[in-house]
Amino acid sequence: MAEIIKVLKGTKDILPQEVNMWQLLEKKADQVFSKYGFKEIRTPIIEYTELFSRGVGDTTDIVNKEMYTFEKSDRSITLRPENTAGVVRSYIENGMTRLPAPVKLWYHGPMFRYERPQAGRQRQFHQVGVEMFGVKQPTADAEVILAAVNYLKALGLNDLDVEINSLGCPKCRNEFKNNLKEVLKPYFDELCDDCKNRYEKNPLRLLDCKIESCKKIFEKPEVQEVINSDFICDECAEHYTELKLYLNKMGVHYTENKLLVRGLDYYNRTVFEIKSNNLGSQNAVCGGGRYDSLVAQLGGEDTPAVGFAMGMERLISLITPKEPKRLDCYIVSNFPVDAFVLAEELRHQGLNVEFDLANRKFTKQMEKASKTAKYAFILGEDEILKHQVSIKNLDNGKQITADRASCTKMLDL
RNA sequence: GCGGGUGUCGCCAAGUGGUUAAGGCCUCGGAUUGUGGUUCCGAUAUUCGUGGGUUCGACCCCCAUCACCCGCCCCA
Repeated sequence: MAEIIKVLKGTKDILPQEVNMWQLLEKKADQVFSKYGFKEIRTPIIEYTELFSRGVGDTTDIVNKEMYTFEKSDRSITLRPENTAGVVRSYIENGMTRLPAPVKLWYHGPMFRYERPQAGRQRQFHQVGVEMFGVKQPTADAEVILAAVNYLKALGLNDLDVEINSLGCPKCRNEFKNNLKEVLKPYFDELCDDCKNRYEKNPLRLLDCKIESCKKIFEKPEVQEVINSDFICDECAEHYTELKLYLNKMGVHYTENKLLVRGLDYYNRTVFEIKSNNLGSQNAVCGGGRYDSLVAQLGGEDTPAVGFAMGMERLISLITPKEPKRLDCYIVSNFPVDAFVLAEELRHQGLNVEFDLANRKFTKQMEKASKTAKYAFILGEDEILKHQVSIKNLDNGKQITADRASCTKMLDL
């Protein structure tokens, strides 16, 4: 036998028995996001590499070491590692800046990151998300968060933790970064290697280090003072306060997490995450925030925006699986031509129908029917002559004989 | 990139140095040649991820290699 070819590391087949879960996620997304006026958009899976290095930020790990990039006709092309940059590109390119604000878009689809796979993390994974353009007021942030929460509720996920924080604007955030670096400077040598790295690259990330020795340093009074200082400027603070007001009013339960920092460069002001404690260490199902400078950064008119993305695999692992659909009827007959004709008749009437293509024994066909269908349609010599069909309810064993023309009316489907 | 774990049939597994590698599920066939889902009988791994080595003898011990899983980093 020839050698078996296997799926790539970090990729997975979505098999027939789980496809209905994916369809559910997509259907609910359409239902819920439509209520908020979001329209679905589908952008290409490949984009120019520059879109991500400029959009997501080339200091991020995602762009730095996790992209699937290849050259074609002298252009560098990348499999999208996330979809905000792509949606923003499309927004600009298709002149959506001229559409009346807000422009609300949602999407779902595969993303690609070259990482070591583990629980809740694959190299090809799927995200569903929304992006809203053109509103700087915190109502937009609140509506986006509400859409996320209600989507999760629609999936039966009620008990997830919503965490929010404000990163401020670039100006006040930089001030905070500098203060933080300043106060930690004396302890630099005591930090773990990861933290030393973060100290330079992204000081905000320092704060959620899990190493005890680092935690101890962060607990020192002078460090705590900086962490807890309301570094954000008046405008940012007002935005944040208003957001919380809306969330309270809408009954969204959230916790404020000063240590919540998102990894992508483009976020400012509002950031949020929704977490579950049933997911192992990759516990975030949803991450998002405001990115007011991204549209301009990618060459569009200065446009405020806010959005989120959810990991669909992570969602699915939290949802209780649905029973697969049963066939409406299975035709049991030793007359394949007549069985085939009847099957087509019934299919045209909207039923899901199968019959035995291999013409096996009657009892085998019956067995197959009972395992896969609600009704067995029995088509023997008598029935064919009288233009009838015997219908057996496989749950209760009751059987009737009916005219072919009206037989489906006898069903209670 | 770093750390830990696991690989025996399509799936779940027992076996941890001694002739033919348990068992269960699924699949297929038969009992039952026009009435199932229950039951009963039968079939399906010359081979234990792969390649070497040790041994009279290896699924079992050693080395290497590959694959997958879990954790760190990072993220959804």
